[in-house]
Amino acid sequence: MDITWLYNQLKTNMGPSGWWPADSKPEIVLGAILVQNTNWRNADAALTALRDETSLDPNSILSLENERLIKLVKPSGFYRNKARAIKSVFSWFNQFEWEYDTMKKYYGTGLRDQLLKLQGVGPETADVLQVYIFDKPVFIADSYTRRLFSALNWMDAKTYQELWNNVSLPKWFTFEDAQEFHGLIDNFGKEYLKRPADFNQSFLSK
DNA sequence: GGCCAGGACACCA
DNA sequence: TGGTGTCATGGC
Repeated sequence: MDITWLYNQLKTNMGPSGWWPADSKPEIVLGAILVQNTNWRNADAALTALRDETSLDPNSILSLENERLIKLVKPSGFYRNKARAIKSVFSWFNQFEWEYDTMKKYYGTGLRDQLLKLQGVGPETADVLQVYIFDKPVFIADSYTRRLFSALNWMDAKTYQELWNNVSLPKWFTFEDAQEFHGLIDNFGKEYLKRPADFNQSFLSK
C-alpha cells in the first residue's frame, strides 16, 4: 500500500476535489449525518430544507420540534435516525459553544471515542468530523475507499474498522492532505468504481 | 420495478 | 467479535 503514490496520482489526474462542500462547520456536520448511506443529491435536498427554515443556525436547529426536524430531513432517508443524530451531535457542540480548539484540547486522544458515543455517529462519521471539523490528519475508510483499496489489490476489507486498523497515513500528511485525499478518493470512486471495467480503464490501473 | 447511494445500531449467538 | 435485519428516500 503506497499511500503517497495514490495521493499523488489522484492529485495529478483529478485536480482539487472541492471537499467538503459547505460554507460553515455546522453545515459540514449536518452534511456528514445527512449523507449517511444515501447520495449527496438526497442529502442536499434535506440540507436545503433545513437552510430555508433555520439558516443552519445551531440554536434554531436545536429548538425545532422533533416532528418538524424529521419532516425537514425526510428527503435524505432514514429521517428518524438522522433527526435524532442531529440533535445529539448539535447538543454536544453547543455544550462547548462550537469551540473546536477547546474541544480538541479537552478530549485529546479520546476525541474519537467521544464522537462514537454520540447517537448516530459511527466510525465513518466520527473520522469525517475529525478531519473536516477538528482538523486532524486521520484516515477515512469509507465504502469508496474500501472499494478502491480492493480494486488496487491492496486490501479486501469487509468492514470500515478492518481497513482503518491496517492503514496509516504518511507522517507528513497535514489535515488538509487528509481532507483532500478523502475528497479525491470519493470523486474517483463516483467516476471509476461503478463497474470493474471502469477501474481498469482508469489512470490507477496498470 | 428493482437497485443503490459518501452508515449506524439493535439484536443475536 | 462477528453476522444479520432494519431504518427510507429519490433517481435511474
